[in-house]
Amino acid sequence: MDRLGPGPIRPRLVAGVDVAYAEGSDRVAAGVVVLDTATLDVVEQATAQGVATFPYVPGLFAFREIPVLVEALNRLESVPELLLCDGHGLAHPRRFGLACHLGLLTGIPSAGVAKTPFVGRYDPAALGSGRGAQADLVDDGETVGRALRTQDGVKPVYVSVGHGIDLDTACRHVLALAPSYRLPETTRRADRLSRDTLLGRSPRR
DNA sequence: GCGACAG
DNA sequence: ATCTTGTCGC
Repeated sequence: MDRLGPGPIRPRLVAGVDVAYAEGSDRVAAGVVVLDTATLDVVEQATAQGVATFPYVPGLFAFREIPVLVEALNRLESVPELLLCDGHGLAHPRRFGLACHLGLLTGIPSAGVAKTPFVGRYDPAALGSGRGAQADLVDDGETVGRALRTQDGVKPVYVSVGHGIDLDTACRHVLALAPSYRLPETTRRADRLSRDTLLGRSPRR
């Protein structure tokens, strides 16, 4: 009997999470934005600020972002059906990147959407140039994620499973959430929210 | 040993 | 991640 399904097929609420860093100080700010997948409208937002307690070390990235991100996530009133993180999930040296941590910690299905590859390679020739083109990311013989082109002629994003969702389903949602730009709206919104919060600006829309 | 290395 | 000038294209 399948105890592990494909994950959320038609999620209504998807959340994007991101963290912004100050240059001179060690201040950090997290932003979580919940979108309605039907309209891509913002349903809810939550933020948290703090101090970076862990340095940026490739491979240990999650330990740097998790504290402030979890704080922001705990302030959420709604319960998103999917969490999209800025970074990798399974596509990690130890097969456990940020998206895996956040999914397990919150119990919410999650996936990672990274702007640059970390581990794993794909055949550029196997990736079409149009929106929707995909090519598996393979590392040490295993498929750890997928390069996904979200816009015609634009660099692909790198999607990998976090928790409670399969790769195909994750890619479908990422593509649907990126109708106009390379990055999904969840990521773009969370990025702006975290930055505005860090800089003390009034959140833009 | 050397280079590479999510954000 | 953040900084940062000009440049290309719709």
